[in-house]
Amino acid sequence: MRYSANHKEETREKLLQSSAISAKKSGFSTVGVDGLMKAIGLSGGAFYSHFSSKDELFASIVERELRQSLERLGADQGREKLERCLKQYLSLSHVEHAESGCALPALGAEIARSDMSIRRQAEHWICLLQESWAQVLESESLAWAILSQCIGALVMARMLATEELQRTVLRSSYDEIGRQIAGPRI
Amino acid sequence: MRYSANHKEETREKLLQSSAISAKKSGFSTVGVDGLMKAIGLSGGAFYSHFSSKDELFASIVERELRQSLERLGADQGREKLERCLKQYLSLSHVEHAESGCALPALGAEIARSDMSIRRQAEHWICLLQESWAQVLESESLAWAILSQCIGALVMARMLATEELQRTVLRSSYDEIGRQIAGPRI
DNA sequence: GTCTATACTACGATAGAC
DNA sequence: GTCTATCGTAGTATAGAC
Repeated sequence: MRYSANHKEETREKLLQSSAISAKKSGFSTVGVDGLMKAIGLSGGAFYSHFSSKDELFASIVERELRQSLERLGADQGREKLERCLKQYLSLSHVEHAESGCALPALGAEIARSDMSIRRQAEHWICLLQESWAQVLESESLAWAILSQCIGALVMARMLATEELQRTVLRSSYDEIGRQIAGPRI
Repeated sequence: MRYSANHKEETREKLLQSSAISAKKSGFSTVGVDGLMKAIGLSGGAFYSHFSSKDELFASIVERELRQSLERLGADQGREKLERCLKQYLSLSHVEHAESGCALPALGAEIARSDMSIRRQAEHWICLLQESWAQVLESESLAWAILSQCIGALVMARMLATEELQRTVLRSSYDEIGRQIAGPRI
């Protein structure tokens, strides 16, 4: 072969990373194969040496993103880590930079509309994340509720037009989650 | 004119309703003008007698949907109404029928990527909704947090592959919101 | 593995007949 | 207001040269 042994792997990885950014920023369905390849300096035709279809790329993006989310947000290291994660997740910077943020608020609706195999992948990683939080919070229910609230707060904040209101939404969720964690459990 | 006085208005209304269903089900960007018009029995070319562009249609859909959401979810009638809304919102039926459900979980990411004028529209109606809930809950912060959690729970549940897990997510948010409402406020 | 070229379909939008 | 026809572009995917 005219290319080094791991050249393909490197190109594939670059494509995955670049495409994930484009998808989270502009939506996966709105960016074309040609644009995705041009973004890493290649032509559209070369795409199919790495993925058999655009949908297969999406499946790989989802898997890669959610595995990264688990690494970043997994709260195994205890309650301090969890609170740091919450602060970072519910930050204005996260609202404004969807391209480098969590895939769940940015691609949630598109994942929901995907076929079963992608949703199974998503479920796998989401469950690991929930279990990790449930261990720290000592509540399955609270872990699901807080995860949902974090996603919702970002979707909500990103819809709003004014930065002050975005801050209010983020702060509200952060404060109320704080009360839920601190408050007495039944 | 060859058509009755309110024929245009009726057609426009039919188009808005049908397009909102398509958008919530499949995403607005993935459905074409031709498909939207065929869905109400008209040809693609007739679209531009009602809207000057596809984006203008999206703006009208967002306004219409969020006005309806305020009508349905506005909690002015007191705490009982709010609890009924929560039960209905956080139901499996709502998860499974995005096309007839709330636009915020289904179109949130696309609204977030829209231009400022659409986000201002969204902000307007979302604020009215939040104010309505804040009045009943007697807390601005809790109103924002619960609204966010409802949206997030639906995005989350719709990503999951198994119905049982979807139920768990919905039930968790419902239960935790119940505790937040019942619990002592600082 | 990547390139150019291309087939085929779909898109948003416009023009002119009725 | 709606139709058919069409323009120009962009989409996914494939074929063959290098």
